[in-house]
Amino acid sequence: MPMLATLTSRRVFDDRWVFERKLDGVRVLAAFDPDAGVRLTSRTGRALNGTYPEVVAALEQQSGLEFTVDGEVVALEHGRTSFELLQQRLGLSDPVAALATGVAVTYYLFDLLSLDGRDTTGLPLRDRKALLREAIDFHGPLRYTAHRNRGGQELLEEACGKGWEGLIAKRADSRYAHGRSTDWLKLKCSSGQEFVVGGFTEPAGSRAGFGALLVGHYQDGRLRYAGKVGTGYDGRTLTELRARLDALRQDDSPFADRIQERQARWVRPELVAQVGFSEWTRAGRLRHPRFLGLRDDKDPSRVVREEPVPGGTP
DNA sequence: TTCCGACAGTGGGGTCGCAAT
DNA sequence: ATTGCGACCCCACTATCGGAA
Repeated sequence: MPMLATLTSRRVFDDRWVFERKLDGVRVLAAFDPDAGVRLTSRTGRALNGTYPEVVAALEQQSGLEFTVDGEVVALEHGRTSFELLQQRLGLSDPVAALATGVAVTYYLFDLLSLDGRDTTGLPLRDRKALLREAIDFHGPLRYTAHRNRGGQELLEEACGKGWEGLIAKRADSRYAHGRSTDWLKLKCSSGQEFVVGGFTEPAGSRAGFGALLVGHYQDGRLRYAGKVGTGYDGRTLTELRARLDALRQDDSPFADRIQERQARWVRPELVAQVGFSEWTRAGRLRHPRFLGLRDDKDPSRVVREEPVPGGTP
């Protein structure tokens, strides 16, 4: 289990923290043993050698010393990490099929867990990074993850302006801990806008009120579907909003797009919700959507897709 | 007493693989 | 051939509970 960062809204840091680019890919631990060779594993412990054969090959060409490293496998597109592009390789376990996708991957290394048979997880982060930089010959798909020693609000704004996903702040003197830790903090760039509520889904299990809102925006006079928003509500909001939705029920979908959703309930498109999300997908859906509140001050017919400033806001 | 961390439970987009239709 | 579903990846968020502060 790798060390995991905790999401935070904190933006003020002193010089005991270092900052790395937040990479939008998949977490991969890599172990090399002169006898057993390279072993790539996912966050949940699954074997990934067949998925990223070029990474295995590059790690096999190292000095011959035992090592365990931690990093993120990403697919780069115009200098930005693209999770959607990487997804074409995620489920593949056959190395031939993986390479045949044509999706090139890069393995950004940012930590060292062992070297030459010695456990390095008890060393401070700066020391581990220094050892990592010397131990690995960074070539081909292998890259060292740069970090900066100062940061906070300004650095995050800079990162978001470049279209990055955000930053990871790490305690410079912390040791490597397996699992979730507050010594590593996730600072995300995010965006949000208003959407028209055109329907909802029924709740499941112990859920009250409804499952998710079906939301959209207008384009050329038609209501285009943008996806479901199923989190961000407290119990009271779920029940109160359900009552308002029931009062707006209608038989037909208000959306211009066909929606693959059995059991969808439709409403007159009169409610406007503020929704936070990380980005638009290629299919025009919201990634990582969450409900932020209703906007009673907004005319639903004026809700359109906003093409925001590059990178959004921190 | 209050706060924090960990966990369970609900919800999202997207892809692959396989079974059912 | 198409559809549905679960398993993985990436996640956000709320509610709850027990222990730390």
